[in-house]
Amino acid sequence: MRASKLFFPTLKEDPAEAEAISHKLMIRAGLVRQLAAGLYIYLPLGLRVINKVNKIIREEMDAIGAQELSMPVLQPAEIWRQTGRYDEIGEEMFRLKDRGGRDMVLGMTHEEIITWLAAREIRSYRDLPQVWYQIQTKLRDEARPKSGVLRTREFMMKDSYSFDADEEGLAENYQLHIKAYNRIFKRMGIDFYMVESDPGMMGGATAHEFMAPSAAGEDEVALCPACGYAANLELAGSEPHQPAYPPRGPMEIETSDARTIEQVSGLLDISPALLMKSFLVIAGKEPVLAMVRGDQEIQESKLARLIGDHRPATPEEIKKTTGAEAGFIGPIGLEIRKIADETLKAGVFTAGANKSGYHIGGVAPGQDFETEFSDIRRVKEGEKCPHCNASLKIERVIEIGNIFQLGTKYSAPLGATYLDERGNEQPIIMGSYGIGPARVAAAAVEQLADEKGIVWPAAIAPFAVHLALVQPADSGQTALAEKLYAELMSMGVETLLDDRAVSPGVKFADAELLGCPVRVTIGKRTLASSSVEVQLRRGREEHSFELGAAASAIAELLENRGPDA
RNA sequence: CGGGGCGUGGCGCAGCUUGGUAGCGCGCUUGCUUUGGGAGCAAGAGGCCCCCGGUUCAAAUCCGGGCGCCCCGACCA
Repeated sequence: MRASKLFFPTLKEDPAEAEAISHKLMIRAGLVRQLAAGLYIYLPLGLRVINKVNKIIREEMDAIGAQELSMPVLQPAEIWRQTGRYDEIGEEMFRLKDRGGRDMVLGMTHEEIITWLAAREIRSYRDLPQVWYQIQTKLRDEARPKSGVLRTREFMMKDSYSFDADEEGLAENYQLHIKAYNRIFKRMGIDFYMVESDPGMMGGATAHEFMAPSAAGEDEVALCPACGYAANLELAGSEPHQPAYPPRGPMEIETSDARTIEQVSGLLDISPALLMKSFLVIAGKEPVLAMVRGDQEIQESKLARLIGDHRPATPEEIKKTTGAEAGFIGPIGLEIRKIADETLKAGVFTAGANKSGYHIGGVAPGQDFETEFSDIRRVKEGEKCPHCNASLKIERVIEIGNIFQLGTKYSAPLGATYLDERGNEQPIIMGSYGIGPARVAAAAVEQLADEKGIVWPAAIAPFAVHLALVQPADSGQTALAEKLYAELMSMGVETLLDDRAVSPGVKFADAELLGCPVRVTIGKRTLASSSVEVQLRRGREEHSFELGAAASAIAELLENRGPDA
C-alpha cells in the first residue's frame, strides 16, 4: 500500500474527549472515528487491525473443530421471551417493532438464536458434540459507553457455543476453548490472565474471564503470585488478618456525633477492625442488614448473589427500620434479614446501637444476635490467598474474553434436546465463549504504546513494514524505495510505502504514531552508503542492512522477532 | 439513573465574569523556496459561536428550556 493513496487522517494533538491511552492513540493514528456515544467508524487502518485479530481467532477456533456460521442481528422478541431474558434484561436491550407490529430486538448476544437453531437441527446423540461460532455485531444500549472502543454500544464479538450430550463433553469443550484462547492471545502478543469469574445472569456454575492488565480496564482481579489463584474481584476470596479481640460483653457506649468508622475508631481509640459496619439495603421491598468489619468494604456483587438486586435504603427508611440515623445502626434488636461477612464470625465488635448517639461494644455476632454468615467483603491488596496464604495482588484489567459453562439454561426453555442411545430425550448441555476483537486491539495499544505512539505486536499490526521514502522527488531514492517495496511485497511482507510529498519529520512522526513493527528509511544516506537503515518500533533498536540483501534481512528480522516483535 | 465538566472554522483552544468588530495555534488552498525529525516566506479560503425561546436598541456573552459529548459513581447477560 502507498501512503499517498491510503486514507489515514492522523492528528498531531490528543482529541479533547479522549482519556484512555488507546482511545487517544486510535483516534490520532487514524484508526477510528466516533460517530456518536459508543459508536465508532473503523477507518482502513483500524479495520486492517481488526481483520488480523479476527483471522487469528478464526484459525484457532477452526483448529479446535469449531465451525463458523452467521446469525442475524435483528431477532424476534418471542425467542427472548421463552428464556425469560426479554423481561429480565431491561433497558440495555434495543427493542423495536417491525411494520407488522411484531416485537423485535437487536441482538446483544446470540444464546437464544443458536439454541433455537440447535433445537431444530440436533436430534440424536450422534449429532453431538458441535461447536459453532460467528464473528458478529452485537448491540447493547450501554448505560455509559466509555474509553473509546473499550465499551461501545455496537461492537463485534466472536461468540462460540458448544453443544454436548453430557457434562463431560462440556468440560472437554471448555478445556478446548481455554487452549484456543491461550493460543489466540499469545499469538497476538498481549499480556493476559485467565481468572475465575461470576457467571452472573448468563447462568451456569463455572465461568472464567481472560483479562489483559491495563489502567484503562474496568474490572479488577485478585492474583496470587505463589499458587496462581486468580479471580475477578466480584467473587475473589481471601483470608484477612485477625486482630486481637476484646472480651465479649455487650455494653452501650455514648458516641455522640461520631458516625463514620474513622470517627468512632478515633473517639474510642480502637482499630477499625474492631468495629462493625452495618448497611441497610432494600432488596425488592424487604430491608436487609449487611455487615462487614470496619476495615473492610462490601462487595456488592457478592451480596447480590445472596439477596438479588438491591439498593441502599434512604435516610427515612433507615430511621423507620432501625429507629436511628445512619452511623448508629447495628444488628442488635433488629428483626430483619441479616447477613454478616464471615470475618465477623470469630470476633467481638463495637456496633451501632440503633439509637442515635450510641454504639454497643463487646458484641459477638451469632451469639449476641442471630445472623447468616457469608463472604460479602471485597478483597484487599495484601490479604492472604485463600489457597496458599501468600499475599494477594490486585490488578486493574480489560476483559478481552470470557467462557461460560451454561448447562441447560437455554436448551431447556427452548426445547433443545436429543435422543440418547436408549431413546430417551435429554437436554443438550451448552457452553458459550466470547472474545471482543476491538478490546483485544485496544488492550494491545494500552499495554505496548510509548510516548511516540502505538507499538503494535507484529501479529496484528496493520503493516509489517513502514517504508519511509525521504525525498519522493529524488529519482534515485524513489527507484531504490520502489525496488525494495516490490521485493518485500513479493516475499509476502505487508509494506506501507510512505511516498507522500511531506517533510521527513512528518513521515517519521506518523510512522511512530502508526506503530508498525519495522521502519525502513530510504534517503540520500541510502544512496551514499548503499545500506538501508532499519528501526524496530519496539525499543527503537537500529539495524543497518546492505542494500542488495535488505529485503530478505528485513523479512528474517520480522520472522525472528516472533509474536512479541 | 445520581454527581461533575464541556459545546466557538477540520483539530486543539481563547473570548463569556463586565453585552456592541469573532480571535490564536495547528491543519487546508495557491505560488516560490526547502527536503533525514511535525519546514520558511507570501497570498488566501473557511464560522446558523449546539438548538429553541426570552431579556435588550444590541446576545457567542445574560435568563429559561432542550439536545449532544466527556469524566466519576451505579449498571454491564
